[in-house]
Amino acid sequence: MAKRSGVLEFAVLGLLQDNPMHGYELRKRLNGVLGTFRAISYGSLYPCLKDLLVRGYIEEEVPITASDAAPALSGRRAKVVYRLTADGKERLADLLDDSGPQAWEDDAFGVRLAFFGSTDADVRMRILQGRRSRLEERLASLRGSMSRSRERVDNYTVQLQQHGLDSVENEVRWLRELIENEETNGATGATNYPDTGQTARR
Amino acid sequence: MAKRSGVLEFAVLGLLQDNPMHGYELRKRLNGVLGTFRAISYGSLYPCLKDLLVRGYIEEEVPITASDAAPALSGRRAKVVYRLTADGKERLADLLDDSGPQAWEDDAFGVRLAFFGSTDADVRMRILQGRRSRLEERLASLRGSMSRSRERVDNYTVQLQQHGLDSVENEVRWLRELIENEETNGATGATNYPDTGQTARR
DNA sequence: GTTAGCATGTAAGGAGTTACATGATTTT
DNA sequence: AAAATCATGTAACTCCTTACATGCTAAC
Repeated sequence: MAKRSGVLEFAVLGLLQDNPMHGYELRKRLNGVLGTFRAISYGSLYPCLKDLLVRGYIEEEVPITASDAAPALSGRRAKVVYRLTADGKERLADLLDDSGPQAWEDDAFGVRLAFFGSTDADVRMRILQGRRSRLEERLASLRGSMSRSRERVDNYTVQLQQHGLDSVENEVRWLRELIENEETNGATGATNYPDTGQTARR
Repeated sequence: MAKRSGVLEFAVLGLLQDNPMHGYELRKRLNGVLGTFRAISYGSLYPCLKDLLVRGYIEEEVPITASDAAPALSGRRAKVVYRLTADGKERLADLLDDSGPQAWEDDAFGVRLAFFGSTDADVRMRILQGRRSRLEERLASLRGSMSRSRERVDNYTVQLQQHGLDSVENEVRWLRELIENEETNGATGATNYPDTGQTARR
């Protein structure tokens, strides 16, 4: 029973922290968090939940919640609500604190950002800056290979490369704004959550 | 011995059409073709080559090419140059003619574009248009989910969604230019290869 | 009363990666 | 003669998807 992946685990723990859910709903929310077009299938989600269960990070909440009488006596199944355990909260906290290089890779970065609301301000900054320099490198290598291959490639390839370059430049601009924003009203955390005054700081 | 994937097979055939190569060099070129940051590993490349070999699409060219004397007599190995067979050329032609839905999915589209130079004008147009409407749908669903979730989400999530939206809008603009370009000087095919009149517009 | 959507799961397989194992050739 | 880089390959494993199997519950 293997490592069950960083990103999915992270996203599941993060979503379950906000509110307990069953798998079906979790899956829908996951799409929002993992970039809207990376729909996770039940074939990955349920095994992941099982794994988190045996590792003790989540627990099943058997819902005998006031209403919902007549539990069918024998062999009840289905509608399992999952909830973080204390260990799970700790685990998530550890993950949220991690600002290492994996945090700014393509795969992970989006998910990390989605949970910035519960991430410390200094960790946020390190991740944003790491991401920016990652993209800066990419830009350099992209420009390099473009000027190196000039005159040797198909016009369509040039277009493709140019569009790739533009996209990365775009993300860098976006990041710069985010970073600037953090610097300006950084310590307050007042940017998160419209109504309540949720200060990050865990 | 399974299907060995669309995209990689396509890219390999496409590159080998231009000029025969051995695996090592193929791999380097692949990175250029598959988006510069999706480096393929030998662990996928060599099995793919083996598969194409048994399917008869490529053949090994044992290089006893004039120079390179003293073949070490027994058990020579290494430096295998691969080359398309007649079947392989046919296969590639079929793949290049395919303008079906898979051609405008995220994964395949980039590679398709990289080989537009050897793709028929009408197929090119269908793919570009298919891609555009694919993105147009995405845009609609993205806008929908954004207005639906207003006020319920983290400010960082809003930023993320906004950036996602911007990126897709950007790609749509880029596509529109490409399509316009095809319409203008479409039939000629003279658009490929730089030194001739680059109509890029950007 | 039947369709649609909610809900949970498993088995098989696809598409790749990492780490290893090996050796030839070129550069310093 | 050591280091770099060219070159080929395999085994094990990761992470995910598809397709299937199952059944509940609400709406029409």
